[in-house]
Amino acid sequence: MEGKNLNKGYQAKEVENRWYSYWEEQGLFTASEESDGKPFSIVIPPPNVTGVLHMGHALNITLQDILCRYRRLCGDNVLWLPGTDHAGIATQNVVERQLAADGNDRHEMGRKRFIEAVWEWRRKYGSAIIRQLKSLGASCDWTRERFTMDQGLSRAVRKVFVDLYEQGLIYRGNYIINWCPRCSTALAEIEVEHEEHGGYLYYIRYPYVKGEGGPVVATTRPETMLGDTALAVHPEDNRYSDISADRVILPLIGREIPVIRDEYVDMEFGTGALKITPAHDPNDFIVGERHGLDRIKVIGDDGKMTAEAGEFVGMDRFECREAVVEALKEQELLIKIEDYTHSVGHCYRCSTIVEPNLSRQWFVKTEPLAEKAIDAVRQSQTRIIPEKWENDYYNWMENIRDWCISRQIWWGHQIPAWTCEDCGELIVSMNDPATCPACGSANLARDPDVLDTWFSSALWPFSTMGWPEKTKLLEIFYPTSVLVTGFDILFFWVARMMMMGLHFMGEVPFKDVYVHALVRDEDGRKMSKSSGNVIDPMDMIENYGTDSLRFTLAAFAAQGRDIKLSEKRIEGYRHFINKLWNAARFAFMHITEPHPKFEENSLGLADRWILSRLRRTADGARDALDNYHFNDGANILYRFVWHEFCDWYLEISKPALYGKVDDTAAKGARAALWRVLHDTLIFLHPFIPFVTEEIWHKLPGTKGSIMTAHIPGTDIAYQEIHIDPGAEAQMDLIMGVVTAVRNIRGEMNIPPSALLSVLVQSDSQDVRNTVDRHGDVIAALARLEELKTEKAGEKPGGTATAIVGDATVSVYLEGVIDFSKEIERLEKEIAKMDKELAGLSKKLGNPGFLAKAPRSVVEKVRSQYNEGAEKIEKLKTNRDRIKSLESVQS
RNA sequence: GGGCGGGUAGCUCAGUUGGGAGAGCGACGGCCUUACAAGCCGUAGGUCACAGGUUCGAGCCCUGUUCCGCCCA
Repeated sequence: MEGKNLNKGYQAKEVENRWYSYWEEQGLFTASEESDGKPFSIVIPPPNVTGVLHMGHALNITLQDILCRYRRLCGDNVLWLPGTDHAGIATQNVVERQLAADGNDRHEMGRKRFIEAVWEWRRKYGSAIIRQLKSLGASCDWTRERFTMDQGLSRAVRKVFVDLYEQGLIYRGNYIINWCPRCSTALAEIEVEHEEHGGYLYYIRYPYVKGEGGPVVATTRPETMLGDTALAVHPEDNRYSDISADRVILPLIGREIPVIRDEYVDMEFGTGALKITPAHDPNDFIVGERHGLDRIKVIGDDGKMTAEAGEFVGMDRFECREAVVEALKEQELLIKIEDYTHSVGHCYRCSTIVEPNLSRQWFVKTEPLAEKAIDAVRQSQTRIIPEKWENDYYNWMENIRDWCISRQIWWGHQIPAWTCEDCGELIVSMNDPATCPACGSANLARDPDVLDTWFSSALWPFSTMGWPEKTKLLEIFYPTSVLVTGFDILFFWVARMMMMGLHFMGEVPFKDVYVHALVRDEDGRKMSKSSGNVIDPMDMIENYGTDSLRFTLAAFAAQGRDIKLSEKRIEGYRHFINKLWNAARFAFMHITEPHPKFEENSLGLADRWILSRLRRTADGARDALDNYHFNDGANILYRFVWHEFCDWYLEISKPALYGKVDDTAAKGARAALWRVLHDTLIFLHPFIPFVTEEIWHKLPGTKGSIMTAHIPGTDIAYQEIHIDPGAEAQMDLIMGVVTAVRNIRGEMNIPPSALLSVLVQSDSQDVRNTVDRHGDVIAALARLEELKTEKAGEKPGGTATAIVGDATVSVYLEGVIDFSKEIERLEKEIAKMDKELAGLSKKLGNPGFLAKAPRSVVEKVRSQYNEGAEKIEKLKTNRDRIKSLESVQS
């Protein structure tokens, strides 16, 4: 008996170390290009190559792994395609910092050597996160691992760029973009995080060129005034309708600028007059374009003031703000300063305040792409789950702005564009051009910029499968079945994959998008290094085991709600793993032959009951997993294993298993035990792969990995297991009697060691038969020395009583009964029933209810009332009897 | 300012077309009963945020109020 070798407590670490490499060696994660199984595919949201695994990844990976393992057990041909992205800005920052520590600077090294250094860094550290994914148990197809900077993917990126350019969907131009002075690169709109800042609103007077005074404008960023090229008021603002002069003098600079009238101006805000800085504000840029205004750039890409800023040249932008305010004060042009809270943009990579800046960049014209992406969701070619995210998706897509894709860094896909230094021709090409097609010059300069990392990530679902080649992989697995991701990258990534997938593949990239929650700390705060509240998944794996962590995450992964995680919860679910382990340990003491055959007539009541419950659990678990209700699936299984299988079934079947009944009973119990454990392991495997694999290998009659098993419901054996309402009803009675006795024992302070005598009275022959036939079970569980049944009639004295269905359960407490305690107990029960009955009787006394409610509901309430009334009658009779006994005794 | 989500037991949360308020953890009481003390048995605890409305009937649908969180501008 192998079971004897199982440790008393489950040792997660020791077990987990063994199985992952076994699975990999057996090739169980590898998708097949020949299989006729139903394809099921997921592409992993590629973690940042500089990243370390955090709880968000752990959740994301766990959910994907649950789906993939579940689908494999269903017989599907599963491809879970893993990889990492090159994280342009983040990686460059990391490597630059490291070089700086050694006293090196990328500008001194030059581009080529720097890129080599990044590759070197990736070789050294880039696989850290992959190792962590593996320790989570992720069943990815590592033979197909991809990296966004790989040759194949780079080719896809280049082709997409060239195609979009030729189709007029990529253009280059001078616009206001968000500039991060620290990363010294442009950012897309979405890469800017807005935060409320306490600042000031400065009121500045712009004197008229002719005459006294001048309009006052309010601004939060006085330093940008140096680049003002107009002052704007609303055309209908009569405060300014009588302005005779149409020109004002820009203070500090002395430039004459026009007063323009534009409906963009908000009359309610400040003084109703607005300074216009086309080179440093996106809205001003548009106004400026409308009025043909100059664009004067006063803040440089390094965050310092340019020569256009006059005396302020070379100053840092924030220093300059102070200096401008001082200078205005001196000239008495600063009217007042008010406290003002406004939102300020920060770089999502380094948190530096971004600068809206005029700059020449490459853009994707998103509108035509977005239209198709919107339609695809509207027509349910892609479902977003939970559905509420669809609104956010539409909202973002409908208000999408052109996507700035060029970045002024070195690490990434360099833009395949060249400018002829002789004739100025712009060349965009799949192959590096040698000469200018316009003038034949060989004097070509390649655009130094690289593409936004998200540009390559947007192609991930098809570039990873070999596009632009027509591969078998694409044919089988595209569109992917589902994308599992957090909502934080819904726009960054999901929306863009939708656009690119539809445009280049003509098909959506995924049929479902499952958007999961954010993992927060136990107080609901975002986990962050700075607040010191991160729970490191690797620590949790070390301390509690991977299965515990996974099960915890799954059990809390309710749709649409964030997960508040604490170490205590993980510790709690470790108990479940241990419980399962010990149940298996027990089972192995009794299961000695492989796959005991079912013989319907050898099955006892408890066997039929647990199989019936198994069937319900199986149906529930399948339904939950089919619909991304991970928490339901986990909880259904948890409850079944612990509270039905362990708490009741194992206890009930002990006499049979220990051979205290007869051979038939033992045989039936062994068959049921084997089947329940076998099926439960399969259902639990997607959630807790390690412990289930370990137990599986010890379970007689199994071959190979549990990963190759078939989930019950897809094979014939499942038909053996059916819902048995009769068995469930009988077990309800038996469990009711046991619970009633235990309750009395507890409330009356009778030690568990004391054996009791019980009388069950009922007018129902069925009830008496059931109790008689399973008296040994009841006696064992309730610790009885005697159990009798009889027709309802005179109640014996000196007993404590409880009502179970239509039966009265009397526990003999001759001599030891505490009358007042028993009366108190019954009164409590009566009060509880009274409350319940009151509600029911109110319903039945309502003519509207009787007339309008469905008949089935009325019938249900009526029978509930009758049962309740009967029960309360019995309780009262018993109470009165005890009362009279009490008075006799005293 | 616009949009979305949430407020259910001490804590964390389920509650899927409106029909007798649930779980886990914690608390309390009792148990070393031969798989498991990482365990077993039992008990207590809720005006379902507040105010209206629809309905025979509302935790669930509608309106308003309030508090918290998120996204967008």
